[in-house]
Amino acid sequence: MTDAPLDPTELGAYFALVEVSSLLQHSVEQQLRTAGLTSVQFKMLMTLLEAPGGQLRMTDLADTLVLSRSGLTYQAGLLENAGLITRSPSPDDDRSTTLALTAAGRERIFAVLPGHVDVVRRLLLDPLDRTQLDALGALLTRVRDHMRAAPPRSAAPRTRKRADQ
Amino acid sequence: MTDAPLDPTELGAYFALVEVSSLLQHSVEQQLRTAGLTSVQFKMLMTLLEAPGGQLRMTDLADTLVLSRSGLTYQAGLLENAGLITRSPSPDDDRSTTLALTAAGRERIFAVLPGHVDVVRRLLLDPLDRTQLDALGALLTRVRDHMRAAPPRSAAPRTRKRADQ
DNA sequence: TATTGTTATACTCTATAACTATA
DNA sequence: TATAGTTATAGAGTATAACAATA
Repeated sequence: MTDAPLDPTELGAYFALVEVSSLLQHSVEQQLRTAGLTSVQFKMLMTLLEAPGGQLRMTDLADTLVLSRSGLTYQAGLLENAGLITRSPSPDDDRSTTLALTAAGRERIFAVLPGHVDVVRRLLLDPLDRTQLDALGALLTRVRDHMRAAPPRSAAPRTRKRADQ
Repeated sequence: MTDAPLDPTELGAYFALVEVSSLLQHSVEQQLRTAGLTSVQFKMLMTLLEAPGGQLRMTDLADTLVLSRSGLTYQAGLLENAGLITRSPSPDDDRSTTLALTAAGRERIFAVLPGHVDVVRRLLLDPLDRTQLDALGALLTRVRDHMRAAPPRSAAPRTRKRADQ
């Protein structure tokens, strides 16, 4: 509702965020390619690794990764063909598909992780001391929680029922 | 060189950064589309707007946006066809192409900016008070400067002269 | 010989809409 | 009727390599 333009402090924080994340993303992408993974695929594997039981439903993963369902289906197909994950019907809800890491998937992650961590450390972590790192983490976590408070992507209606677009 | 895995603090900051930037990117992209711009195109226009004289060389813009030269050529072509920028040979170096904002380009930016600012404010700025915003900006600027200290993308050799790799 | 930019090409990825099946 | 996922489709975007021109 506020219509005022951003002041220099706001602009600075915003632009720095955009620049930092795109530089980091680019370097990370380059490193992951040596292991035959894109960053989206890496995120999928990592998210599964962290999930309880190493399993996750399609929709939940799509929301976490900010990806469309069909986009996730495509990527899941690639990872399944590569033998890194499995897709199986969920036990409790027959509409759902549950993704699970395979042993090969786990191995792949652990194979990439050192190089990945190296890039993240070199670009993002090295220039900050412990206190600054704590602060950055706290601030970004606060922002993320705020962003996540909005309804996720999958909650959007898929069939239009209103005339007002 | 450090081979240790990331500790929870490091992981937290890293993951929060990735998540925040992809959520923000997604919302921004959606808003910009209402004005017929992608985020890359918006960044190009904004960078030109901020540049001294509203002009910039291709290579400099490619480095700033972390984009390949050919990718930038493609996007510059789109913006030129849309009448938002002009491309002309640089006065001092005949190899270079200088991009410049047109009046229509400036108008387009100012037309999108309020909605854009609104998204940024709502997602990124609102959950932070002044002190926190200052801190976030300072931290990210520090990281960015560190990242930018490395040689830019365009400095990479384009013809391989060594047998190694 | 190095640098700037363009082009040709091929490919990856993503989203929209339609469709099926289950709750 | 709403939700979960897949598929078909089509388009947009990116990079690599080869090329032309200038420094």
